[in-house]
Amino acid sequence: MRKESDVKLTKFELEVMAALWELGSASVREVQERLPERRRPAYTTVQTIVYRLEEKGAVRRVKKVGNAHVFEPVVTRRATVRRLFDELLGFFGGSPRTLMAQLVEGGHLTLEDLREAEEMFERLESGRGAAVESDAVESRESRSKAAGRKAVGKGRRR
Amino acid sequence: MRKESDVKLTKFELEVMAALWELGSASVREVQERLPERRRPAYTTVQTIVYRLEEKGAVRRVKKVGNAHVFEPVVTRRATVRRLFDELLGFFGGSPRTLMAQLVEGGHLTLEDLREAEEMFERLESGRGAAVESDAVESRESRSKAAGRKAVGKGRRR
DNA sequence: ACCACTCTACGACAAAAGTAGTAGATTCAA
DNA sequence: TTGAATCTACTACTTTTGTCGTAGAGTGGT
Repeated sequence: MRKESDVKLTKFELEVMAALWELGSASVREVQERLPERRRPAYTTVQTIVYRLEEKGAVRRVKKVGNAHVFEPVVTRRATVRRLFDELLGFFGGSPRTLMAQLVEGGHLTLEDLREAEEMFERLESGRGAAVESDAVESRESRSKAAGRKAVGKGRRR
Repeated sequence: MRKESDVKLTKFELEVMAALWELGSASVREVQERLPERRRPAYTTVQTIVYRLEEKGAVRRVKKVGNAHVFEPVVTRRATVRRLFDELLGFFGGSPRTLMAQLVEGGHLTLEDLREAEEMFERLESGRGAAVESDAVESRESRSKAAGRKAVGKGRRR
């Protein structure tokens, strides 16, 4: 079977996933509405993307609310960032340091960010898995109830 | 005119740029040969990509060696990493910290990497522009001589 | 001057990604 | 039980990317 990390996502698919990660689980409509108003594609466009994500195994249907399917992410945000980051590293001889250097120089990271990261690091070193948001926790939590709280598609829009 | 940071590059275009950044400037042939042997596309495929990069304003022809054009990157690696990183950040509410957290947890970054980055940071803070490889320096340097040193396309290959 | 090569300049086409319309099934409030 | 609103399941089309072949010009050794 296909490993989770094998899933390749395009820009737009990533945006849809982002919405799903935030929502925990949602209907196509909810996803569409969570997309930035600026360039908000048609309902069916979002639907198509969600379907494609389903084929790729990145999301799955969990239930129905009304006549609408509710989807939930299968691949975690974490795993996705990982692969994106790895790709980024590809252009730097695979060295995280070189990349870090560029980021620091570019002003993307502040000293604060670094110290923060360091602290987190130490926390990890000692109390293995304390305040750490693991993949498991992430999905289990979001999956709980969070779906069904808001209407799936009532009230005339636009 | 189009700002350098507006240039959107695809995966493959990025690979070609990577080769060009390493080489400083090069002919299509040189770029092709710098590409990983595994999946090394045909000469004309690389040529097409280089042409497209030229249209996008990411590279430009600087001279000819024999009957071959020599190209050099216009957009810097730095600027490119910047935009890629920004995109990555997009999926994290724009917070570098959250991303850092994920990276640390994911084991992508070691404590060493962080300290290293911190040091570099301090170096930057003080001696403004000392050992700092700025965009300007980067391109000027690579542009120097580096082209012409190696044959552009002699000797039967394959 | 000739020729074996290499490059360029295009043109093509398939696959992937983005975008959306439509017909018909569902739902649910009145 | 009905009908407006909403969804789903397709189908389809446009762009963008990835890939390459070919015709003909340019180059350099002999």
